[in-house]
Amino acid sequence: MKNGSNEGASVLAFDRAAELFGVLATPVRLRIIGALCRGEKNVTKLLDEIEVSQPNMSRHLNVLYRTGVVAKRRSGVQVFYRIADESVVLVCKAVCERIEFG
Amino acid sequence: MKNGSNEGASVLAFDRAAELFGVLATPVRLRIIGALCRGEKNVTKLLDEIEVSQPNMSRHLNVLYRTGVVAKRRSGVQVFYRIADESVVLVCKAVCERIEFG
DNA sequence: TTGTTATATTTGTGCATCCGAATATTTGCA
DNA sequence: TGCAAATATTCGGATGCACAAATATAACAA
Repeated sequence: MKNGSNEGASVLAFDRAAELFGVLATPVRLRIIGALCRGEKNVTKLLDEIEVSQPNMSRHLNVLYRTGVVAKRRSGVQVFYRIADESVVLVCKAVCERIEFG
Repeated sequence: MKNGSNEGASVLAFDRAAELFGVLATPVRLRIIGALCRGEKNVTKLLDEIEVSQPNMSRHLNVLYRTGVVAKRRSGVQVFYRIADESVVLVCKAVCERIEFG
């Protein structure tokens, strides 16, 4: 092949898209995104809603933060997370609904 | 937690969505999907467009086939693959475009 | 049957990732 | 300063995935 039929999406776009899909390829992270759709929450609250250990929650939140899916805000001892990229939420909703009614 | 705030998406939906996202988390598979958007193609044609070894191509195609993303049809010695789930294509396009203009 | 082209499968390996357990850091308060 | 709660990080092991290389299967033609 070697180029020629590269309409629309660049090579880099595929890499970055795959990276984002990889971030979404974990049930726990999808649950976190789902929980944050209903408003900003601190870690303890998320731990209360989602069954996962505290270190794991912290790790998953960090992955979502580094990839720009969520944002965070410190308030005293607590750290509040919120959705930072609504388009990712739309993609998640689309896929989850597709599966619900598939 | 233990249930209580499970609006909208069931636990299984998250698992299945994560599984689908995992299938899409590989640049090569995204390229295959992109190539098949422009019409049904046999393996040799795909190998001509996408830089990947033949055994790997076969393996990726099998993953896409098992998860229902693509369908296949045998014609003599050749096997033609095509998109079987358009909604997956929409998700890929949405994400790739989001990245292009992000 | 033999050969040839097209496609699939197996095997082994390196690498990334997910997790549990333990520990560290940060912040506020007494 | 010393303590407690909230959150983050490190470490080790286990599992899975993507790849290359080699081999196997399928379909057809001569």
